[in-house]
Amino acid sequence: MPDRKPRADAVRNREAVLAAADRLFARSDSPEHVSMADIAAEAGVGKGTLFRGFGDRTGLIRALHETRLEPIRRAVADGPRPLGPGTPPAERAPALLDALLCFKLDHRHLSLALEEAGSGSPYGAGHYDWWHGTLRGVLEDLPGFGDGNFAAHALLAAVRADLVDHLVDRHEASREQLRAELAGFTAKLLTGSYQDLRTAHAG
Amino acid sequence: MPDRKPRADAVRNREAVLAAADRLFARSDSPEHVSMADIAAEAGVGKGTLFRGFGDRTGLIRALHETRLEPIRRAVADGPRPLGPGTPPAERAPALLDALLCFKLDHRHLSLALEEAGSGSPYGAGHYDWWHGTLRGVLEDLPGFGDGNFAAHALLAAVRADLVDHLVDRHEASREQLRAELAGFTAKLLTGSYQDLRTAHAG
DNA sequence: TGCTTAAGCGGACCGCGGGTCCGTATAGTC
DNA sequence: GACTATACGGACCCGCGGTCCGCTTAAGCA
Repeated sequence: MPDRKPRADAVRNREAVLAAADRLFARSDSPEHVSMADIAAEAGVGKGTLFRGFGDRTGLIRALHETRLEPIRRAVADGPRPLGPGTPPAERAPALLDALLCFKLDHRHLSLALEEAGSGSPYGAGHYDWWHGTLRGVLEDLPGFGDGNFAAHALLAAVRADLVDHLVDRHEASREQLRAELAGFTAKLLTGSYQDLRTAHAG
Repeated sequence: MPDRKPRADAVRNREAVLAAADRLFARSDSPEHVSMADIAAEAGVGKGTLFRGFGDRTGLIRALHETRLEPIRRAVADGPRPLGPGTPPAERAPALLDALLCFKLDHRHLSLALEEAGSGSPYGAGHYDWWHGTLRGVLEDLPGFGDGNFAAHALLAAVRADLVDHLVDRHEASREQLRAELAGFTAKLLTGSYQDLRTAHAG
């Protein structure tokens, strides 16, 4: 056990910083207008505290994202239907995408911040590989679907934060419309190659 | 005619700057490592010239992108099969996506630069609306496909520069593999809802 | 409760990059 | 050759991410 337990004020400050960042991102029109100095000021701490606690801007955003995403991650990893592992794949794939879309809708600015933080792209932000691996596995459990690698990438791309943000901001779609359209798109894709097999498989 | 013709040296410098930027982006590992000062130096002009001629960094990248994309745009607007308007939609939609993918493969760093320049996202970069409108129209010409708005967004998201870059850089896919996978994905999507109608329509 | 000490704090400071400004140079015109 | 609008270019400014180090304080001990 190389890590000793941290001091109480450090823990308090860490929470304060995460809360402050969440508030500022939610309030701002664009995450790039939220500077590290802003977050420090909002949290009532010095800039040094931010960088000591999180390494750099990306680290802070990742940490914040992680805490918010955790519930969904657990629900997918060992939760009940329709997200959990016991769900038949034809039902689980759309459910995963819907959950992810809802998350991005509920945390638009945070997701936006995360995707533009990871050195210019969301790939390699850690959670991406997890989502991709999970979705890919589910797709490939669909009999007759074949290789799900690219399809998983493409489906995840369809719910990227900036696209979602664009559609919502331009009033091209409301929350429910978006969910319906994503579901429709997914269905169109999945009913292509294994349609007959699916009805026998899904409950 | 409010615009008077520009001075000869201005035209020369404009070309020099575009050429220099193209070279530097192609050479660099990441477009964000190419500074405006770098481009000015490579072109043999002062920084002021860059900003006078293109407004800001985004303007420069957009201008460069525009010139490179022009041939494809023309081919789609009034070229021969399979990109041109005379093509049946079931053939044209995959062709459009393939052309766009190839463009992003051939101009990876430029496309990457463009997508991260447009205030954090490719939406509103001008060309996006054109691609989306075109693709959407083609999809909706497919009998029985229904609303193509979201599907067009999703398909375009599947060929976003950073995703393409990610897949190529990680050696997850070669150029031809990627093209094949995109074609497969598109086919899977299109053969979902209008399969029987298509065979009667396509040549 | 007072002492010790190391973990933690915070804001002055740095380097870099986008964008501006203005004195200077020159293409175009008569 | 003279005159002017146009363009040039690099010194300069500013804001931001990230660092550094002298000061503060929580935690353990007697």
